[in-house]
Amino acid sequence: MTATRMTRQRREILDALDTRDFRSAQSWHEHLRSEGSTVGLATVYRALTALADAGEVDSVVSESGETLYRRCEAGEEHHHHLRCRVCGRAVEIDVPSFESYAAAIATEHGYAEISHTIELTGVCPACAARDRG
Amino acid sequence: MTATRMTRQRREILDALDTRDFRSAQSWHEHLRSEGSTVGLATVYRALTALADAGEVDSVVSESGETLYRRCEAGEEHHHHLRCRVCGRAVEIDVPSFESYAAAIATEHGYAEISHTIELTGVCPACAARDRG
DNA sequence: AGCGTGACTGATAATCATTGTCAATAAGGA
DNA sequence: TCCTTATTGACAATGATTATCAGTCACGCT
Repeated sequence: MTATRMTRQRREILDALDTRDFRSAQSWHEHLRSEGSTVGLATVYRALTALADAGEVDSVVSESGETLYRRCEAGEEHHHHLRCRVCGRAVEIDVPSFESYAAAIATEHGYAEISHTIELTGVCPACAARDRG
Repeated sequence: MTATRMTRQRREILDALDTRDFRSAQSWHEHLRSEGSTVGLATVYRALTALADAGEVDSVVSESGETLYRRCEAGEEHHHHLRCRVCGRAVEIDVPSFESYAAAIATEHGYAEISHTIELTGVCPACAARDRG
């Protein structure tokens, strides 16, 4: 009968996540601190992994092995991103017919419990301009 | 004028890599040791990252953030995998028309220097059978 | 074949992200 | 308000990867 409690920290984290950028747990933590919050790093990690498990945030593993988080659109079941390698800004993209394609390939090879990852990364217009600046 | 030198260690690593499985650097190191090699862990890491940079091995980042390596087919430019989450066994798959699709999406959003990742993971027939056994 | 130089190696320390620990705190139902 | 216990936060611990650095050896040159 133990529900999850809505604490000040969780509220803060949920609020902070209300953006369009992918950031690491550490980065979200810094961000929260800079806004005056006093949340601990471990708490941020715990909250983010819990939210990711619950499907409330998207998480991707970057090329360097860090896990990046971002709040995702409510109700969306499964989707993919075009993410900026520099600032983390991401847009959701549509990959038509990939689900069925993946399922077909999987059965063809006898693999079960299939899941897939599609990530496009690049440099967004703003960061490209900053580079040249 | 400093070319890369072909040392005993590198030969051993190249030889060991001649399989179809994705394994972490640590796992390859263990494997080499169990075969009687005396290579150091750091050397395995260095060789694998160098080979990955040179495009001679495939590398993917697993869900847990580990980097996994596997020798890739000579001459293949870019490809994707259906990989077993349990044993690492992988088959190369073909994702028709994805390259051009990725490029289109990228320009549509103004992103530059696009790269993409597509990974299918599942449980291979052998591991599924072992689970049930 | 013998030399010399600098790339390579391996043991180990250092780093970085993430998770575990545990006493103190505070949600939220009674 | 009171009690139970989920949650927190400071810090230690872990696990993967990278940096250090003195010793080694590949290999072009003579």
